Formats: sequence, structure tokens, C-alpha cells
Amino acid sequence: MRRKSRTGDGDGNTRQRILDAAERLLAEKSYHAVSTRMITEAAEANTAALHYHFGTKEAVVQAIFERRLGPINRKRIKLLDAFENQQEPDLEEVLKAFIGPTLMLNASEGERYFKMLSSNISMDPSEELRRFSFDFYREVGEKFVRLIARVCPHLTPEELFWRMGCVYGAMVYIRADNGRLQLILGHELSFRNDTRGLEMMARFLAAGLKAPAVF
Amino acid sequence: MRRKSRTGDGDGNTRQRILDAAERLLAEKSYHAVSTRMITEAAEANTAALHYHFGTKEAVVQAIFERRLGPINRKRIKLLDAFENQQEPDLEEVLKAFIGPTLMLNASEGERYFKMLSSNISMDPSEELRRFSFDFYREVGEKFVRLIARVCPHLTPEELFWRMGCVYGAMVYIRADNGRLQLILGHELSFRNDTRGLEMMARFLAAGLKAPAVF
DNA sequence: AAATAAGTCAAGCGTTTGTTTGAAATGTCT
DNA sequence: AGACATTTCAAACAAACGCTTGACTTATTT
Repeated sequence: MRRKSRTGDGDGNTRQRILDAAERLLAEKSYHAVSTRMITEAAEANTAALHYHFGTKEAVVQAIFERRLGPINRKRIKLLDAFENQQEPDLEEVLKAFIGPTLMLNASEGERYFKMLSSNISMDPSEELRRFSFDFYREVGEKFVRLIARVCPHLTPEELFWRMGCVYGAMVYIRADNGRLQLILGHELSFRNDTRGLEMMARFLAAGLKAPAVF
Repeated sequence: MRRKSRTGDGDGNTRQRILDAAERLLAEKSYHAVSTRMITEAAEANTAALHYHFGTKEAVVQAIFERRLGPINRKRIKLLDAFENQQEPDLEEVLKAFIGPTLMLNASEGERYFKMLSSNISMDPSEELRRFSFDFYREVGEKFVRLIARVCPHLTPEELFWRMGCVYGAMVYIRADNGRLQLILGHELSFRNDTRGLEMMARFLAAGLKAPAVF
């Protein structure tokens, strides 16, 4: 029998439970639609525990990102650096190096939630959340863009910008996996089988980037 | 001198002012980050006026969509229907027919805000807002998907699904124009010049869809 | 076993949320 | 000008918001 009140059992993993609960809720709802009370109730913790461990609601998201994104970005940088001294890197491989680590997150339920959550944060228009994306994605993002620009010398800065918008959009939309496309297509597919998905995305995006310039 | 209190002047355009204010705010912030009070204050209207004219906060968004999306979707359907009896429609043209009317929204400030707002709503993970997208986009979305599936017989349903995810992602991300990519690329471009942008997007996405299947 | 630190608790802080009320002001019609 | 419907108003509703408090329980150290 699961006890409803956890009075005084102090098992010391409250911090983790809060992170896990927030991770799930933020995958299902936008940041401003999730309250600290919803998080702590789902975590079977006290409201004050959240502020004791993290300080603010925003800091909870910060902690979620720090927990998951460190390993991911290290992997991305390592993979991208391997292309840096290469004469003519294969575009599909570059794309897989950049997208793969953020897409192949199926080792745990929490990873799957983080995949969606991080995508939601990356699309949120609110100013407060825009800083987030910048702080966490700037380094690897700049590395990626430099590499793409080198592999795509046929594109002007303007056209590169628009095509990068398509690339980022595809990444964010597929990682969000919000279920809208399924409704239109009418079948029960999802963006979860990411080993196959990564191949298909890389094929699509590489062909898009390689296409002759319009201007 | 602009009077702060609009007591009793009853100029009868309160409804419009509320829609305009909500349109701007929802382009800048997510649905749950915008309150009815923020909307009515920006519209220089009374809080009760919003509920008098619309009933609920959600109905305001509904009204915004009805005001703008009717003409847009009629145009899309007309353009797409022209391909229906065509033997081999040109893929870039099909994409321009579908994307164009939702991207070329620069006739007024309100249209530009709606472009961003509608994209934000289309990406919001909240269940309540998911219905929205379905109700307003289903018909034209299904028409578009059928057409793409016909032009792309080399793709399995699974691969078509992933590539459509890339297409939708690019559309939504570029229309949102949330400024994150500019930060990474470091220059002052934007997704606002949409006559050129539409050409570049169609080129990219058509090449992606036409690429040989992976599976 | 006493002292200190770390964590959890119910309760409440002031503020904001979406929405409602009933009266007052305006517009329209005869 | 009088009557009736439409619109706007200040004020308030209960509920929920992020966050804080101070007492209390557990864990660690000595």
C-alpha cells in the first residue's frame, strides 16, 4: 500500500523525484502551464522542498538541463570535432553527429521526456526561456553552423540562414513529437524509433542543403 | 493627450482592440504566459469586456484564428485543388501553394503577429491547444499530405511520415521566427522577407522529399 | 550522547489567475 | 422624448500562483 503522506521518512531522494516529475510534466505541457504545486504533488513532495532544493521554478528547469545535456553536448562536440580536419566531410554524417545525440534518447523514460521537454523550451517564445536555449546550445550550435557553411559553399549567408531554419525546425518538431501530424496522417506512427529516424532525417536534410541555390 | 480611462466613450471597437492586443501578446509569449488582464490592459479595455465579447480566454484565440485563417485556408485549398487533376505536379509548386499563404503574411502588423502566434499555438504541447490545430488545419492538411504522397511514391508510409515531420517542422519554426537562430549565426537576418524565403524553402523541402528513400 | 547540519512539514505570505456581478452609460428604435 | 437592448464600468469572487516561514524530524559528526 502506497502511503499518501510521506511524513518524516526523509529518504533523501526528494530532489530526484522533483526533477523526474518536472521532466514529465514539462514534456506534456508548456513551462507556464506547469505550476510548482503540480510538480511537487506529482513528486509526492512538499511545495517548500522544491524551493529548498532549487530556489526557483526556473532553476528546476536549469537543473533538468544540466542533468541531461552535459553528456549529450560532450558527445556532439566530440563527433563534430572529428570532421574539423577533414577535407570534405560527408553532409549526412555531419547531420547525424549533430542530431543523433539529441534524438537518440530512449534509454529511460526520463530521457524520452527530456527529448520532448527540451524541444518545447526551444520553441517557447517567452523571453525568459530564450536565454536558456542560448546558454546551453550556443557552443555546439556555432560549431555545427561553421561546419555546414563549409560544406555548403554554394549558399549565400541569407540562403544558408533560411535552410538552417529548415534544419532546426525539423529537429525541434520531430523531437517534440506532439502528435499533431499523426492526427492528419491518420495512422499510429510516432517519432520514437530514432535509429531509423536519424537515417531518414539525415537523408532529407542533406538533400535539402545540397540543392542548388535559388539566389 | 491620450486619456487613461476610457470611461463610457463606447466607441464600439473594443472587440477589435482586444483581438489586436491578444494577437500581439500571443506572438511574444506562450498562451499560458499571457493573462486576460495583460490583454485587456494592452487593449485599454475593461477585464469584463473580454468575457462579454468572447466568453473565455480560449474563445479569444478561437476568434483570432477565425478572423485570419479563413481567407488563408481558402487560398490554400484553391491552389492545391489545381494540382489534383494534374498528372505530375511540380513538387516545389505544391509546397509553395501550401506554405505560401501562411508565410506571406506581411500586409499588416496584425498579420505578422498572427504568423508567429499561430506557429506558437501549433507547437504548444498542452492538450487544450492541440484540438485547435486539428480543427483549423485538418482539411487542408489532409489534402496536402495526399498530394505529397502521390508525388512521392518512392517513400514508404513510415519514411513519408518522418519527411513530413521535417516539412512541418521547417514551416512552424520559420513562421515562429523566435530569434534563436540569429543568436547562433550572429547576424541580423530574419525570416520576414518571405517572397524570397518561400522560394528558398520550397527548394530545400522539395529536394529533401525527392531524395532517394533510405528504407 | 550531545551538537550540528540537512531535510521535510503544515501553514500562510502577498499577488495574480479566469471569471462574474450589478449598476451605469451608450446606442438604436419608435 | 421614452423605451429597450447593447456595451462598459469598478468591484469582487474563489482558486491558484511562486515563494517563505518557523517548527520539527532525520542524518552526520564528534
